[in-house]
Parts: sequence; C-alpha cells; structure tokens
Amino acid sequence: MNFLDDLNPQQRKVATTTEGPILVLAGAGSGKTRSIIYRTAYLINVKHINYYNILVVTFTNKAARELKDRLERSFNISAYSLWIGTFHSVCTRILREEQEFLPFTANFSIFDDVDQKSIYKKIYKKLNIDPKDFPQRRVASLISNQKNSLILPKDFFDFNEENYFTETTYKIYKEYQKFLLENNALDFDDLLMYTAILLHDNKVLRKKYADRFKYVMIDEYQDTNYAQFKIINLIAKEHQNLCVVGDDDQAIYSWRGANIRNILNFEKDYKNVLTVKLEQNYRSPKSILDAANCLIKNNSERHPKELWTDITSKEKPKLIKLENEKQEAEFIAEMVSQLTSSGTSLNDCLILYRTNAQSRVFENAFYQHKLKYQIVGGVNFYQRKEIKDIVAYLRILVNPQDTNSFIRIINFPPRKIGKVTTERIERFAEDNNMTLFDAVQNEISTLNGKTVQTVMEFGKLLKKWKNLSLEIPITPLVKKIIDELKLIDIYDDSDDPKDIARAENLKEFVTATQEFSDNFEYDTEKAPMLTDFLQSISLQTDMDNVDEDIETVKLMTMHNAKGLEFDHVFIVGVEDGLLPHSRSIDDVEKFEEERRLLYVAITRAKKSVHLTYTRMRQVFGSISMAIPSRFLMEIDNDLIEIENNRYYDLMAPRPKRRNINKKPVVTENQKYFKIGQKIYHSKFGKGIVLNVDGTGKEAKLSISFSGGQLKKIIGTFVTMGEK
DNA sequence: AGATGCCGGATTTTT
DNA sequence: TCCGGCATCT
Repeated sequence: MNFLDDLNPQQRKVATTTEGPILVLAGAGSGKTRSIIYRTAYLINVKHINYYNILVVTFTNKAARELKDRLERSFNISAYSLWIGTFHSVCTRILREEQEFLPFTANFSIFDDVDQKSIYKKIYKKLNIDPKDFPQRRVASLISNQKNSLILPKDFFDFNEENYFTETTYKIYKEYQKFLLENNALDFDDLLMYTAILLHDNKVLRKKYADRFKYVMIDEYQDTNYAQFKIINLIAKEHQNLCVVGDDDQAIYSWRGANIRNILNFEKDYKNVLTVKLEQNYRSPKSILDAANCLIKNNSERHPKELWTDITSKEKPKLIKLENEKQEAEFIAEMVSQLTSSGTSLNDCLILYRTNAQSRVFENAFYQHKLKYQIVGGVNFYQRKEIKDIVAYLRILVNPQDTNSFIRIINFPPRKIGKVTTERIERFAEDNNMTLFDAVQNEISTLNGKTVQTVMEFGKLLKKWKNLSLEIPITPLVKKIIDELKLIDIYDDSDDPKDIARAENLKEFVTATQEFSDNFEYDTEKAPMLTDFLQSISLQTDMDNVDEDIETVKLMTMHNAKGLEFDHVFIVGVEDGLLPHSRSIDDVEKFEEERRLLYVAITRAKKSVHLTYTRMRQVFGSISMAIPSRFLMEIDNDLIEIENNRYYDLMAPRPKRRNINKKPVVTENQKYFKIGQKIYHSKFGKGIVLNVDGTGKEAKLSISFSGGQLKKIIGTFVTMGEK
C-alpha cells in the first residue's frame, strides 16, 4: 500500500505497528493527528480489522470530528461505526448502554458547573455551612480531585487526613453525590469515575469492552488523569494493543487532575513498549521553534527531545512593550488590520491570552477597527442564562427526576408560582414520594384556590410536551416550546442590548438544533429526537460552536489553543502575575506548567509570533505596574526581536505613535460612545446605544428609546447619562 | 410576586 | 470593575 509514502519513517512506524503497546512522543506540529489517522486507516484497510474493534480517544469533540472527516474524505472510511470521541463522550455512551449495572438510568442528565454551583448552594444551606469558612470553589475542587482519583465518599478518609476542612468537605461530598443520584444526574467527573469503577468491579463488562476495543488509541495522553488512565488500563491490560500519543512538554491540565506521570511512566505501566519520537516539526519555521525550544529546555522533568524543522524564515518572534492593556489591544488590532489589508485572511490570525478576563479590551479594539472576531471559550454558549432555561425545559421532558432544572423553570417565564408555592409543591412531592414533574400533575390541596389551577396548568403543559417529544423531532419541538412560552418575545420587546443578544442566542439555539438534526440524519438515517440532541449538547464546548464559514480573528485562552495552528499568533499579557500566573509562581510544578503553556502558545504559529506586555495594567479596576514575564528572560536575546519604537519609558515623554495603518490615528474620542451607554435626547427622552457607527462624538448611533422608538441619530444631538 | 438598589467578593485555566 | 446575591420596598 503506497498511501504510507505520505509519512516519514517514524510516523510510518506508528501507523504500521498495530500489536503491542506504543508510546508516541510527538512534539508540537510533528504530525501526530496524521499518524493516528493513517494508523486507523492501516488497521481497517490493510489489516482488515473490524470498525467495531477500534477505539480512538481525543481531547476535544472538535478533534474527534476532524479525525472522522479526514478518515471519510481521504480513506473512504465511514466514521459512523467507529468509536471516536473524548473520554467524556465515550464514557457517556458506555454508561447509557449499561444502565442495568448502575445506580442511575440511561436518560441521566449531565450537570455542568452552573448546575453544580446551585447544588452546592442548596447543600450549604441544608447542612448549615458558611461559604466563607468553606469556599465553594475550594471544596468543589477537592471533591473533583477525589472523583478523578476514584475515591468515593465511603473511602474518603482512607486517602485524606482528618481535619476541620476535610471533615466538612466529606459531608458535602456525600450529600452532593446523594443529590445527583436523586436527580438521576452526573457531573463531568462522574462520567469518568462511574465508568472506571464499572469496568473495575464488573469482570463480565470488562471483558466485553476489552473484546470489543481490540485496538485502542489515545491522543493527548499527557493530559489524562488517574480515572482516565484506569479506564484505558482496564480495557487494554489484556491485549496490550494500545497506542498513546502525547507530548509531556504540552501538559497543561494538571489543575484538572491530569497526571503527567501517565505519560512519563507509560514504559513502566506496560511491557515491551515501543517508543517512537516524532521530532520533525512541519508547522513552524526554525526561527520560531528555536525560541520555543530555548524556553522549554528550562523545565526539569521531561522526556528529552528537541524539535527540528526544514522550514526557514528570517522572521523571529517579536517582543513589543505597550503602555497599558488598551494600547496593547489597539496595537494588535492595528497589526491584524495591516495583515488583512495585505491579503491575509482573518481566519489565519489568533490572539492568545492567559485569562478570559483579558478578552474584553480586545473586543472593543476589534470592534473599533471593524474587524470581525470570535471569542472561543469564556462563557460557553450552553451556559448562558437564556440557553440554560430552554435546555432545562428539555431536560425535564427526558429526565423527570431532574429537580434542579425543574426549579429553574417553575417560574420562568413568570407564571406566578413563587417561593412559597414551590416549597409546598416540593413538600407534596416528598410526602407522596414522587418527582416534582408528577407532583404538578395533581390537585395539591395545600395550595391556594387560584394557585392550584396555575400549577396544574403548568403540569399539563409539561406533560403535553413530554408526549410530543416522543413523536416529533427536536427542531419543531424546540420551536413549539419557545413559541408557546414566548421566550424570544420576552427579550425582543426589551431595549436592553443584553436582552437583544439573548433573543439572538435563542434563535441561534434553534439553528443549532437544525444543524444537529442534519448531521444526525446523515450519520444514522434516523429521525433526530430530543434525547439524541440532549446527549450531544451536554458535552459540547465553545470550540465546537466556532462558525467556520465567517472570516474572523479568533480570541482564546492558551489552554484552548491546544492542537490548533495559525499563521499569525499574538500572545498578549506576557507579564509576571499573568504568565506565570500569580497563583502558580511559588509552586515548582505549577510554575513549569505555566512555562509549558507559553511553549504551547508559541508553537501554534506557522508564520509569525508577536509577544506583548505592558508597562501598567488595570487589574480589578485598579492600575498596577506590570513586570515583563520571567520567561522572556529565558529566551536568548538573539532569538527574539525587540521592537524598541513602541517602548514607552516611564520618564520619557510618550513617543508619537507611528502610523502604521491607513486608518486615522486613534484618539480617545473614538471611544466616546459605547454600546449600552445610556443617553438622553431632547425629543425622544432616555435611550440606550445599540450600535456605534463611526468615531468620536459625531458617530452615528443606533438608539433604542424608552418610548419604544428605534432611531439613528448623530452623537452630537444627544447627551450622555439619563438627563 | 417582582423590582430596585446596595454590598461584597472575584479571576486561572475546562470536559 | 462588574456581577450576583440579598434585603427592602411597592
């Protein structure tokens, strides 16, 4: 078979060594996805292995989809019958299949951290715990660690010493798990934990999955945690046909329980491991790679390797100092707009920052420059209020035990069922040992005359939709629910720009159901129903919602950039306290992880890298002096180019900004009007700015007035503020 | 029941 | 700076 000629010798070794354990140490851009694809194709097309016997685990849904697409396009392998997915999606699939061995049913809900937060709140109240003494974040993180280490509440003190913090955490953990089971719900960690425990405790099932998945491949192995290690180990221990691919230099998820030792110790965990190193980089020029290598070699614990490349370019990574974060954003926007005017697509530009909070100034700057942008991550689409509301309705129809969702929507949109009534319904449900869903089907005598009817009407409504959900596909169902609840109308009628965005998001949601349906029908030739849709969305990330059809600059955290590549990469806020983050500075392991994060960021670039830092930065509303990241000192001087003309010295008068763009110099005036600004007009009264077209006070404003009118007015005719 | 307004705490990163 | 939670008022 000559399709293997596309690979270099090491990659070919990976693709063709199908039996026994392989560790592939694949540097950034060394073609590891390619190796996995060719290996899969080799298994199927050459070795004639049944589709059914192959399991491929990726780090994101997006990576899984790309893998499937490429297998289909290049090798005509229909990916539908292949198990390719993230750990979480694979586990979900297994758990739904094996409900008879589990303490929950196949239609369980998956709770995200918004749900999680409200559960914790409830438990704190019930157990009378003060969140000030036991910060929810800290407790949740400890509990999450337990789950990732497969420690159930009953085993808690076998692994944790007893002190005032763990005592309480234990109580919360126990209560939390109880609540989830009562709701027939699992959180992200549970998906892994229950799967691992299931395979561990049940010999028959273990054999079933070991027999089914005769060939297992894991991508991004450096970022697996103990539960994930265990799941794979239980499946592959016998046949040992396991290929793991990863790069210890790109391990950036230890805070999520990922254990870098999984990859460092692979050779000890399995026998006669074949180790293959992929060190040729096909992505970045030498000038960029040299800087990255120079940085990462400062880490102590790593598999020794050095990336090299054939690609040459004179362009070294550039380092630019700016006055503050606004100037930083402004500078980047100018750079991007310069690139686009010389023919570069916005799609080839990537902005990377350490924390989501940094994205805001860039939004403003890109908006001003009329550059289309997309923020990936931050608040996930499915975590937005309006989306969670409609999803809560959908969840209840599938899983009536989901009281969390039930409470969320019992009075949304407002139907005059308040706190007192809700409590009475809950009491009634408890007394009669039924779900809230069933409770509201009854005439509850403890309620007031009118309220009884309201509640029953609500119950009937849910019942009606539940029946409907079994008959009609997801899209018409969602349309009908949104319609009957007038969800979009609620927001459309408002003059708050946030509400207008909400209305847009709901429409977007309907589109999402349609897209899902199209794919689902294509893949399975079945009608896309509610349960299918719900299963697909709970594990979706923002990355999966990136619209590839519009040209946009992408903005994301460095964590989100894993596995991606772009021509031009701008890494911003390269300052001590931000990168390395202040919370990681005094712990060696965390500190090295920060270094890897910068390494990942730099190695995304195919053509150019710009690193920026500021002289001072606003944090929490107060301004503080910024210190250039200590990582910058680790990169040899001759590997990086410093742009001096943008260096604003503390004492020196601020140099005039070089006009690198055809557009006029940006003045403060340009930021005079902002979206959401409250204004006053002598004739129309109070209003809110919905859009700003142009610069300064003369900008053309789209204004929504409190009287209901929507007008376009020149800025000079209105005053800022309410009067 | 719903609207308004004040206070206090939060920012690391995500499936 | 902003957001959410809570108290208070209508």
